[in-house]
Amino acid sequence: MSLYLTLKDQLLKNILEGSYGSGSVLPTEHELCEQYGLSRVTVRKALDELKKEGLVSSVQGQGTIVSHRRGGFHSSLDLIALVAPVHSPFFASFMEFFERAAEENGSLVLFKQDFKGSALHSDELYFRFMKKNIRNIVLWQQTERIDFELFSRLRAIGMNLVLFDQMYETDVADVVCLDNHHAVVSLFNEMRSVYSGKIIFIGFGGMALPSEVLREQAFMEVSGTESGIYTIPWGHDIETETIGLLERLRVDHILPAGILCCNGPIGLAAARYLRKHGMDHLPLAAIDYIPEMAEYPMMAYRQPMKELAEKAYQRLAVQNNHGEDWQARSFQLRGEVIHFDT
Amino acid sequence: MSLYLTLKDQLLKNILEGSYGSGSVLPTEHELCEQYGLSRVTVRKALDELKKEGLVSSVQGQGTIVSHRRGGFHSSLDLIALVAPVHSPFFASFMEFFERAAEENGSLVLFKQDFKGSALHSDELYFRFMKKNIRNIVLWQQTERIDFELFSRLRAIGMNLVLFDQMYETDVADVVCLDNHHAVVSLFNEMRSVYSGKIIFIGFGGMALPSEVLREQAFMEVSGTESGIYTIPWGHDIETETIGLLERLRVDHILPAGILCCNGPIGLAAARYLRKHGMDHLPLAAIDYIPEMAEYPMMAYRQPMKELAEKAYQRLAVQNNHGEDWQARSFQLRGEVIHFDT
DNA sequence: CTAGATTTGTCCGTATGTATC
DNA sequence: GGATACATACGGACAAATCTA
Repeated sequence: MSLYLTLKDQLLKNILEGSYGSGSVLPTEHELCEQYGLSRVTVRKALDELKKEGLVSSVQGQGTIVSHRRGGFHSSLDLIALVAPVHSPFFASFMEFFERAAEENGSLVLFKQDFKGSALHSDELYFRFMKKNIRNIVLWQQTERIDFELFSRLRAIGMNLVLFDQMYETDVADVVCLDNHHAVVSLFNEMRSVYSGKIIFIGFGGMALPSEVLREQAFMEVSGTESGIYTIPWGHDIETETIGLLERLRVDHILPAGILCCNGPIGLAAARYLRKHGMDHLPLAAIDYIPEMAEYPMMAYRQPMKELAEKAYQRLAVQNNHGEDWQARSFQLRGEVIHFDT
Repeated sequence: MSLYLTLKDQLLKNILEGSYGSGSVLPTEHELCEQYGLSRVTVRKALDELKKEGLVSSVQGQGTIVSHRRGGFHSSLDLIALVAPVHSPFFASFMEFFERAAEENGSLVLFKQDFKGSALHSDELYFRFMKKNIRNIVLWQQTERIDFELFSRLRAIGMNLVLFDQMYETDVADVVCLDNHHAVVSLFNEMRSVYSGKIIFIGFGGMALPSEVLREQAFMEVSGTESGIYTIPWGHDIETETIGLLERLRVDHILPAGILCCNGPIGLAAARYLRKHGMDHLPLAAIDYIPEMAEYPMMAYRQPMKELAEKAYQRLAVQNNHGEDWQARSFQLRGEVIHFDT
């Protein structure tokens, strides 16, 4: 590879890592010459490339600074990268709707597998996206920690971002997610209307999932107590952990109780457990709809996957088309309660 | 978009569709001017771009022709597109190993969802890949029909291709797949060594899957008869269809028999059926390993997913590095028989 | 072999819109 | 606001290579 391309890559890397500090002023051309042992022509050629791609801009007598866009980047929606844990059971549905929306508008969707949020903590992935001029990203991340500093830098140099299933609002990206509060409250009230006993919540421990936090909060709010929240560890086998938890609850006489599960697999595991132990009559509800649930007397909160996917695509289009006028927004979409009465 | 870029896209589209006939000679610059109502400068600029990217070449006094490489294309392995049915149960394992191999060598892997092979029949997808300069493709396709003409054109203009799980040999792509013959013969012989009765094969009807054809052939060969092959329709619910088939076989007194299943889900469905009807003692085997199989007395043929994935990546690297010297090869890798004795 | 037609390669000048100085 | 540079686009002219009659 030519010297100026190597330097260009290096500068891009530095920009993404935030090495150029708060003012975002690059070293002068002269300094770069000395640092990398290159002639001024080569340095200028590298900077020219970055300017062409809109990553930096330079003012005579002042220096070269990293771009600091706040709005959307007017590029093409040809290609969208969807960063997600591909094997999450609900990815299939989201993916299908998202891809359909994208293809109807002539966009190609490529997926980047993200094992448990690891992709989010590395600049490396975004460095590669920028190198390949992939500037439209939808992120479905399953960790609570997000490097907003990095996202801010990405936005500044011209990357369009949409976060899916994310609890924080931010001004660097649109956020599209389920109305978790509505989901929990709806299910709780439906259960309460047919059952006057204790209702407990089963979620994931360690607050690994952003939506989990919101669901727990909503449950505390609607139930008026913190005592009914139980968790299984995140990342382990859900079936095993749920059964283990329910067994302990039964021994401790916390069961019988109504059970509100924070997601589908937990709900299904609970349904099987209840049937096996003759506790079918207890009200059971879960966020997320899984076809197999129809075999059990339970409730599910179906996420509006189609609407979520279409909204995510639409916001990416807005960022592309409205450029500087774009302003980050957050969207909570509501699903619906489904009753399975067998 | 500028006129010359529009023309460039149009020409690329025509090239991929094979519109320029056998000789692959593009219209003259003058003809293109008339056809599209553009000046010669604009036409030449579009052609220049295509030349730069290696898609066409022109000789003074002769004309412009579409490139006709036969070897690999020396590009960068930065980005690899893996076209596959993402939700195939075995994709997860292949994907994981492939991505690991790729990341160890600094390549980024992006997935393109391919619903039942539809992506293969459209030039559109490859057109987009070329537009984005994505020139390394691994294809895991689940249909028997492949447009080798298209692949040949893709190879000619500089796309590197590896086919996974494919039965045909071709000189335009490397092929990496399971040694299907070895799989069927190994399982058959293991069953025969403990069971002297009739052994039947359950596969998919309609020959939808390339590997399916090979597995049926191998079974006919090793069993010495065509009569023991039964099929369920491809694309329907495997569990339901398998149970339906076995029920018919039981009524027709074809069961009891040893059962060799062409894939894992069929094997699991059969295992459940046999247990339910007290036929646990019948020998049962399946190609593909699924953890849940451990709960039943059966055999599985574990595909060498790691080796398959690494080989696929390695061949892509060969196509990149060896350029014109590369020659297409086909690789059949062997797995191993696993016994579950409960 | 030559002459002429064809086709690409390389100039020239002109004009416009945009971004930068 | 004027000057400059650059990318895009058009028209024309001629040179150089190639093919064909």
